[in-house]
Amino acid sequence: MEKESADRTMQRYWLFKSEPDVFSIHDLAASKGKRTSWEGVRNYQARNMLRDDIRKGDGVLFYHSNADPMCIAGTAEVVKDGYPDSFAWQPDHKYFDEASTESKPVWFMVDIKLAKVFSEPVTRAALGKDPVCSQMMVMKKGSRLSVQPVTEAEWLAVHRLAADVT
DNA sequence: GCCAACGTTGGC
DNA sequence: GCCAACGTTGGC
Repeated sequence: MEKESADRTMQRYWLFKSEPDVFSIHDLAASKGKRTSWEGVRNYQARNMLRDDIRKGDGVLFYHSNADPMCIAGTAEVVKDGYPDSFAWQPDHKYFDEASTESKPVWFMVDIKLAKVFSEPVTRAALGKDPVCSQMMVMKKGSRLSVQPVTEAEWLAVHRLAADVT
């Protein structure tokens, strides 16, 4: 199928944003099987990544936005490729969207599983001081995408920072 | 709480 | 198809 073909990008790392007041990495850790579906993304650019690019086995940086402090709190692994976001079909759900149907889904989600909770989160301030991490998409002013690509260099640099503070 | 950046909506 | 108005995001 197309999912295994050469048109799959080489992208293997991502950053997912979540407001910890809504769903934090600790909520993920407390979830059944430490897994969750990543529903509710309602932006077409992010949707395209969820549907087309993000694949089982990919790494995810779990970012806490609108938090004190803002940080990368840990990592997760994608455990299920993109599939239709069924929350969009539930009329009483906040993620309901009448434009999306089971036969013609508009929105997609993936499943992730907790990989690691950093013993010390990598704060936004720390990211800003690192020459590699300071260039991440999440650091750009006005970067509102809730799902973002991360380079391997950025992935490694974040892990180096996480190790530095232990 | 403020406000800049951004995406979406809707009148024309 | 343009673009102003509006709502949301999210850092500060």
